[in-house]
Amino acid sequence: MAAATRAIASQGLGAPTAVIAKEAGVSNGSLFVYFDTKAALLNELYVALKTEMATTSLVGLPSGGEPREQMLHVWTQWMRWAMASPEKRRALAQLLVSDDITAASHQAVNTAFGAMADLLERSRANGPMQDAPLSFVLTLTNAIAETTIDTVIREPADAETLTRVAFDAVWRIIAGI
Amino acid sequence: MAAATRAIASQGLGAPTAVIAKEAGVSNGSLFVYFDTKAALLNELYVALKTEMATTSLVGLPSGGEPREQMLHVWTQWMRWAMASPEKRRALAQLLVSDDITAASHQAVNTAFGAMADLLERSRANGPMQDAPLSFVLTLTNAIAETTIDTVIREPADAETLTRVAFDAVWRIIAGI
Amino acid sequence: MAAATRAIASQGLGAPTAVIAKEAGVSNGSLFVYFDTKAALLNELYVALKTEMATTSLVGLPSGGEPREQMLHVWTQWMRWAMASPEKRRALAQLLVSDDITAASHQAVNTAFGAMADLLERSRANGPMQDAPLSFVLTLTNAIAETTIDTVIREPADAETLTRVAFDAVWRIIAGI
Amino acid sequence: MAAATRAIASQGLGAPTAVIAKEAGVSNGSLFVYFDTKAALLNELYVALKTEMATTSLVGLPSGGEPREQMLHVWTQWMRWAMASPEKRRALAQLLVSDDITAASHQAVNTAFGAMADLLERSRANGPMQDAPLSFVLTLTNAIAETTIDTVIREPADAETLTRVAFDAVWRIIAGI
DNA sequence: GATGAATGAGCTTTCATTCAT
DNA sequence: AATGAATGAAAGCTCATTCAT
Repeated sequence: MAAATRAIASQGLGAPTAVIAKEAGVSNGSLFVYFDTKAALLNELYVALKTEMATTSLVGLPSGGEPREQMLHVWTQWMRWAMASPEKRRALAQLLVSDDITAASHQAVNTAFGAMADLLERSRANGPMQDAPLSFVLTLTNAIAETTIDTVIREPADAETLTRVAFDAVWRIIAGI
Repeated sequence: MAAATRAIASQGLGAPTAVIAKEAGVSNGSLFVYFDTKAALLNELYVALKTEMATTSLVGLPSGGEPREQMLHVWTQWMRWAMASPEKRRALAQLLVSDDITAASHQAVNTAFGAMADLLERSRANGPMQDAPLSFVLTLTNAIAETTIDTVIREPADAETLTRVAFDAVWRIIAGI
Repeated sequence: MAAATRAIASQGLGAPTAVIAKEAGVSNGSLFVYFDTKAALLNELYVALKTEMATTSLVGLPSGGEPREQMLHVWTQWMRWAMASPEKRRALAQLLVSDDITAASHQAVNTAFGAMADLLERSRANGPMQDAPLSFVLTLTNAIAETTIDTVIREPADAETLTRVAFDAVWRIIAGI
Repeated sequence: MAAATRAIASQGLGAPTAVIAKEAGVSNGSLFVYFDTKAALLNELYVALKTEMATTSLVGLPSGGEPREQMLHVWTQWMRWAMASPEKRRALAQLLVSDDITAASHQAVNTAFGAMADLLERSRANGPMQDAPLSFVLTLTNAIAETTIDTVIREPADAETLTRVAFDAVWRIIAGI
């Protein structure tokens, strides 16, 4: 998994399985003992990274707090995770656009984002997005996060400010204030 | 160009040049009479599609109007173009993440988006994003547009509503109201 | 012919016919109006260059002189031609090893070398090579000339000396003195 | 290596890698497991053949003998090797003029020819070629050998005689007698 | 289970040659 | 006669996957 992350981060989705295997310190053939196909590996990696991202972002969520406070907490940890794991982030960016990622994998990820969806649901109550499909709101939030992360990675100097500005934007979208 | 759009939309960036050529009704070799490499073809297609998108969105811009009114005009046409050209839109989504797209191509596209950047600059004046890098605001707007388009393509029934909701969100982000 | 010489000298036998045509300032297709195939062009060029070389070397041959004197005359002009026409020489070196050169072309060249063969015949009379096939003696002389030319082109400083040393060697081979 | 020799001898340097692989009884792709590129294969073959030729020619060299005796020994074995391995000889003739052969390969070959160069150096002492560059003498000897081999292969009947006549010629060139 | 050599389908690119204009 | 766009066969090389050991 870690080897695949590194290989894909540096070489893209076209990274040969041979490279991934060598990076992992195992033989060429061993890779296929654990993954039936390259696509299977990619799917597993996708789910693992996305899940890790969601889990990390949701850890320590103040259970009784206000939605905004909770959302800020999640957002901050989300950004922190991305900043701390540029390779995972880069690999994820590639995986996001791969044709090999199956609907099942997307579904699995959605599950991991369940808690975040709940939070979004609570956050948008009475807001301007209350009637939109929740999946749309989730995707939108995600897109803004990705964009912010990309920008922040490119110019880490303004990380703090930009992260805050972006959060305000998200909140304005969802809650309308 | 059209053939490449179709081929890439249906088979992804990995679409063989032979398929593109056949789709265009010319021979394998003829393709390389007009494009030195496959990468050159992809770049040209990228610039063409992006430019078409920008141009179409900006056409008939009410020159003297309010920023919000102008922005809405652009947004509407942007969505309409995307809805009307699902294949171009799908091809573009693939090209956006291709490693083959050169900095020069991105630059060429930026030029085509100049008018839109201007509009954004005026729109955000005195708003909450007035101090963020303009490129960030542009990228953000773009990301929201892409997300909206993706959703709308998947569920065309709610197109009208969703398009409007999304625009309001964008405006809230930029202008803060 | 001149264009082909330049193209082959710089790009080798693999020089595309398109390059030769452009070098000649004519269109792609025009080349095939005058030469049925690329091989035909190569053959014609081979014969032309070899013939020019032989003719130039034999020009002004002192008719009544001693064989050695005549041979030296030929040798000197041969070297001079090669030094003065490095591109022709380089093209010729390539053509010499081409599979495309037909037996007919080799025959045609042999004819052009008739006078030189005569001279060699007279030169070797009573010498140690009097019983060897004349064609062998001719080929041998040629090989030594080519080697000398190649060396001289690589280090033009010692041209005079080397040319003389090589001639003495040739004469020693043929006449035995 | 043997397969490449056969393929190149019969089809020239343009012999497809697919043909070489099939000749070797392995698959297309396997060839590239052992040779990074076709050029790498050619280089390796060139060095192998040249080295074999040098080694074979130098084997059993009478250590204490006269230069002429030693030279004759080498010459005889050289010719014998060439006669016995017409395919290797033919492949070598092609490789000699290939642009793909690197300077490193030529260097490697030169090393293998070191003993022969030594022998030539001793042979030409006090002779008419004592002041010429040794490399020129070596190249010249080589050229005469190649020419002789070519002729002998074409007319094997006179092999013995021609080989002897050619050796005398070489010796006359080098030692002057 | 682990290995890594072997595989061969598949891809991009080149170029001699043709032929309608 | 001259043109040059069109052609398509052919070539080198890559890589996911298999399988005997």
